[in-house]
This record gives sequence, C-alpha cells and structure tokens, in this order.
Amino acid sequence: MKSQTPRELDATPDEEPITPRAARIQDVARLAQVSTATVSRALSDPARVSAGAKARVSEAIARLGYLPNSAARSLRSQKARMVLVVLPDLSNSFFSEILQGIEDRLYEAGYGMIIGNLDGSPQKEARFAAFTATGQVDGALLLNGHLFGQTRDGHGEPMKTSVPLVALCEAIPGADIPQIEVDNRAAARAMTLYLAGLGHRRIAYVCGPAGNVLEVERCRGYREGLEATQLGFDADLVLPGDYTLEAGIRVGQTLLASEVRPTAVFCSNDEMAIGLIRTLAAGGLRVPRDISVAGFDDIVFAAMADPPLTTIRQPRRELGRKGASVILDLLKGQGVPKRIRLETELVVRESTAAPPPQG
Amino acid sequence: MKSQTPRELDATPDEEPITPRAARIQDVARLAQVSTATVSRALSDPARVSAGAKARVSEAIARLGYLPNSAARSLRSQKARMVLVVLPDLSNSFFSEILQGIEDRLYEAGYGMIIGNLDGSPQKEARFAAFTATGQVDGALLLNGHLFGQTRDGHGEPMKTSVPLVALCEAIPGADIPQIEVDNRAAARAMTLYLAGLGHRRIAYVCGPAGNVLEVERCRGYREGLEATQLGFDADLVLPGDYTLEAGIRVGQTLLASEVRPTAVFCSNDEMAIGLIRTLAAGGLRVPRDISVAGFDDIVFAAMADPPLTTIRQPRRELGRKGASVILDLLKGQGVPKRIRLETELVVRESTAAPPPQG
DNA sequence: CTGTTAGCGCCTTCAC
DNA sequence: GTGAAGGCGCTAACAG
Repeated sequence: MKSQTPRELDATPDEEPITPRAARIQDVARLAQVSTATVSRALSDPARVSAGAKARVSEAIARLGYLPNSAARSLRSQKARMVLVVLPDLSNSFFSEILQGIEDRLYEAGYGMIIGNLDGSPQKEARFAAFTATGQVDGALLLNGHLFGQTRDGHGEPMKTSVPLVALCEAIPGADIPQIEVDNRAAARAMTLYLAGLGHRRIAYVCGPAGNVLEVERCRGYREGLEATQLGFDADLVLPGDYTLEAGIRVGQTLLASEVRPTAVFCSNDEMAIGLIRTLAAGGLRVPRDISVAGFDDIVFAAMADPPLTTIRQPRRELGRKGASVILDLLKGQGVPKRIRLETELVVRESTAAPPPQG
Repeated sequence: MKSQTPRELDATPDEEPITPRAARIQDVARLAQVSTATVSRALSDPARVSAGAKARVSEAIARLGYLPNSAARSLRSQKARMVLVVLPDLSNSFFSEILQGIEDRLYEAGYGMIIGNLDGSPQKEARFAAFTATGQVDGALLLNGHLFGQTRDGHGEPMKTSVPLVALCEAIPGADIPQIEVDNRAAARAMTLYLAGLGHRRIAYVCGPAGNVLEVERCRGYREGLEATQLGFDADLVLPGDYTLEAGIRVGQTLLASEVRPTAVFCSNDEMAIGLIRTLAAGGLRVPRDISVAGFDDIVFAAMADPPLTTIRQPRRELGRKGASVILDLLKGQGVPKRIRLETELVVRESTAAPPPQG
C-alpha cells in the first residue's frame, strides 16, 4: 500500500508526542473520515462538498488547529501569495507611509509583503531579484526607479523576470511596466507659479539627486513654471541637493554666506526644506519675512516646522494602495492601465509670503 | 519508467518554448551529465563532489540561469529562510529605522523579512500568527509589546507558536522569550535628573499610551528621578499622551491655557515633544527661556526642531540588528541571553535650559 | 459528490 | 564519489 506513510506506521495512539507536529491534511481527513481531496475542496471550493462532509471537516480542522502548509501549497500551485517591495530607503518616512498603503491592500487580498531595502547597496538588488526567480514572490513593486539589473540612469541590460513588475512613485523610463505616480511636473509647476504669484522674482530650486527621474520631472516643472511667468530660467538659481536633511542644511549655509539671495527657495522635498528653514533661522534670517521656503511631499513633520512648511501633498497611502491593487490585478491576469496618476495638492502654510519690499 | 516525467516526454528539442519555464535541477543534471543528487550536493556541499562534476555543474547552472525553487526547498527542508516582523505602525520613523537594522542583518544571513503591520487593527494579528503556523516564516520579531493572541495588557491566552519569538524594543511581561531593548527606566531617570540639575522644580511628564510597557518604564524612571532629587512625585504634573504629534499639540494647548505652568516638560517621545514645542512657540512662549522641553528617542527631526530638541538617543539600527541576530541564533539552535540591554545617550540640545528666575 | 493518484522541485538516505 | 528513489504536504486531474 504505497500511500501508507511511515508517519502513520509509527504513530503511537493515545500518547501525546514529544513534539506535537503541526496537523497535516491527512490528519484532518482521517478525523473527518473523508479523503484528503475532500478536505482540500472543503477549503477551496466548499460548494462542491456535501453539508455533512463539510461539517465534519470543519470540526476536524478546528479540533486539530489545522492550517495548510504554505510551502506545499506554493509548490503545488506555483503561487506564493507574496509580493516583494523594493525600495531605496526604508527609514525615509515618505516611503514608509507608502509601504503602509501597500501592506494594507495586500493584506486585504490575503497576500504578504516582503521588503527589499536597498539602503545604498546596489548589490543587494541581485538577491531581491532572485526572490522573483525562485518563486518566493508572485510579483514586485519597484519604488527604486529602475528595473532589476539596470542602473538608475538606465544603463545595463534589464533582467527579464517571470513575474509582474510595477513601478511606484518613480516612473522607470523605457520600462514596459505599469507606472503609478503623481504628476510631479505639474505639481512643481504649480508651486513655482504660486511663488511667482506672491511676487517673487528670484526663485531658487534645490535639486534632488542627479539622474533621479522624480528630480528630472520636478525640475522641469520648476522650469516650466518660470517660463510661463516670463521670469525665465536661471541656472545659477538651481542649487544641488540629494533629498537629505543635510543637503538642506548645506544649502542654508551657502545662502547665508551669499551676497545676493533668492527671495524664495523651492526645495524638491520636505526634508531639505526643513533642514534649510532650520539653518536659515539659526543664521538669523526670518522665514518667510526675509525669505520664503517651500517643500514637496508634505511629510508629517512639514506642519511642525517653524514656520509650518508650504508644500505639495502627495497621497502616499493611496499611492501604496493603488500600487498594490495594480499588481494584484496583474496577478489575477486582469489588464491594468499603463500609467496611473494621482492628484497632488498645494498646501499653503506659513513658510511662504510675499518677498520683502527691497527684494 | 516511473521517474520519467511528462515534461521530459513532450520536450521539443532545439526549439525555444513559448514560455521558457524556469530551469529545474533536472535540467541542470541532464546538461551536466550527472544525477540531480550531484547537482544538489554541488550546491550544498561542494567538498563531496569531484572537481570535474563540480565544474560541469557550475557551467550548466550558469548556462541555464538555474536558481533552486524556494517552495520545493522549504517543503523539503521545513525551513523558509524568512522572518516575520510584527509592528504597530510602519509609518512611525522610530520603527522604520529599527526595521532597517533588522533587514540589514537578516540579509547578511540570507534571510528575508516579511512585514506584519498591525496599524491599529488587532485582528490583523491572527493572520500574522498564521505565518508562523503555516511554515512561511521560521521565526518572528515582536515589536508590538505582546504575544500572539494576547492583548496589550497581558489578557488572553498567549498562543503557542512552533517557531522562536523575540521581543524587540518593548519587553513582554511574563513572556518567556528573549527581550532586547534599552533601559527605558534608567534613561528617563537620567533625563529627569538632568532637568532637576538645571534647577527645575516643576517638571511635568507627558505619558505614552496607557498600558504600554515602554510607558510604564519611562514613567517609573521619571518618578524615580524626582524622588532621588527630593522633588517628589506630583500626579498633577503627569499629562496624558499617546506618542503622537497631536498629543503634543493638545498638551501645548492645555499648558498655554494654564495659570501655573511647569518650567520643564519631559515628553516620553520626540513626536510629542516636537508637537509641544511647536504649539508653545505658536502661543508665544519661548523655549527654553520660558519653558524647557525634552523628548525621548532622538528621531531624525529632533535636531531640526526649533529649538533643537534635548532628548534620549536610542541606538535604533543597532537594536534592529541585535534583534535579528538573536533570532538567527535561535534558529541555529544556539542559546541566547534572556535579556539584552543597549545603551542610551542623553543628547543635550537647545530646548532645555535653567528655569526663568521667577519660576 | 467523493476517492485515488500523480506529481509540484528538491534533498537525502541508501546502496553501490 | 555517484545514482536511484522516496517523500516533504498539498491540489488537480481523473474516475467512479
């Protein structure tokens, strides 16, 4: 009798085993007096099982505390019910709120979330890519602006993966995968127009890291805004940055030391704006009386800056949920839009005002 | 011939399949002209394989881009090489920096990290607990202050899990699992003593959420500090809070409306301290001239508050790494210490000073 | 409606 | 040093 397993043979009835192994489908089947197939069906497609059998199976499952082994299930079904999220920096609160949205949506769908945090070590990526190749995940959400095996600026042969990929927050140029983001360019343009509308004529811009797609979009929006108001673009007003607090501090120091200062500074994210405000204040400049500062993202601490920061709100949680929804649709085999854009909102607080008279 | 699989029969040689299925160990074996056992050994224990076979296997693996299927591996080995991290709030930057440390260490060890974000829905926990029961993870790191199936205040029968558990950052009273944290009580005591040493005699304390173990420890430290300096504990100086920015804002509003104010306020975390400083400043009080404010945690934005916040630094990343190390040791079957305490540091910035003369 | 059976892909005795 | 073969736990045919 081939299907007789050793485990059944050496079972010692009426005696608590030393290590109570988790119940298997066999155990449930035996207790419910049905075959394993019926147990399996009772779980996956209850309609196909008679009421009596169903009841006995439920009872047995409850008694044994049975939970199907996930490795066996994955092996058999070739699905892991797990999604990988690749991101550049887990500790960045911007990303972690997006993660919340992702986790939330995946949870609803019964999926789990594995985190791949690049954390400045591009070589970690290979292992994360392997998750997709070994079948540990059914799909991946890319928040890092490039495909597996590709560098940020698009060099290198992108690795073909067998699972669906979705780009979230940062479009991946040239990649033929769904993209979900806000319209960074339009938002940056709106902010620039708002500052110009306040009367500013020297509006500086603090960049994100070079080569970053977000950065390119936001900078272009800034430029378009300037051009739309006849102010014109002046390369000297573009200050280097990298999205860190420290970059904001450095820009602040530079500005404090300058003879001629812009009357408004648009930072391409809130961290830099907060670092900048802080440094300007410490150096004796009053924001917004002497100089206006604006950010981008509306992180939680933006409202806590002194003065509270004018910025662009991104629907972070919604972005995360949307990203998860798209990949779930893809996993269901449904078609999805190539590109989804969520709305941003210009949040005016107290860090921006009309320029000083002599400015 | 029983081992002849259908796949081998319908293979169409010299023709690219429509869907290039991932290579299996069989494919490698065939190409390298060895058995699957040899391939497996070449990967897991190369010493047992002859040089020639090893070379052919490597070559075949490279040619086929073979990566072992993880579900099959998990099923066979009963290990998932995956750790679950349960935490109350993913978007809290305090946790996300700990996560970074965890991920980092797990990565080094070849493990992956699954996130279970409770996010205010305690019922999510059951599914996360199931990850441990279905074999999807080999262990779990608990940052949420209680065991599976238990409420925060220790009610309810804690669920027995078959995998190792480790409590990180917040001890779980009564649980017989390793605990890793800082000495919250000693740190709170030190901060209280520091404020008293500055000359403050009315030192208020803003609580965390009731029932929270961290909170209990920090509050006790505050109390001990007061008693050690003969100031004595005054329940009226304990203000309710819940670790959110909003709580800090509420406390600020209360204080602004009060007749008699404390000269120093020790907040049990930085978020609240930042909300408080902001509200006080908006209400016309100058920190620290009129009132000193201190926090706990030293989150990134603590240094960006206006004025920069005096606080307690926790080695967050190190806490994460340590937690991961402990669970990895447990998975290796090694013994681990029951309790690990990491050092904190009192970081004096500009939000604290001697009390005003008339205070 | 239900049971039997054959693997999913891998690792690991066991035999040579 | 190497190969043959069984089975980890489950589900999806295929019969009945």
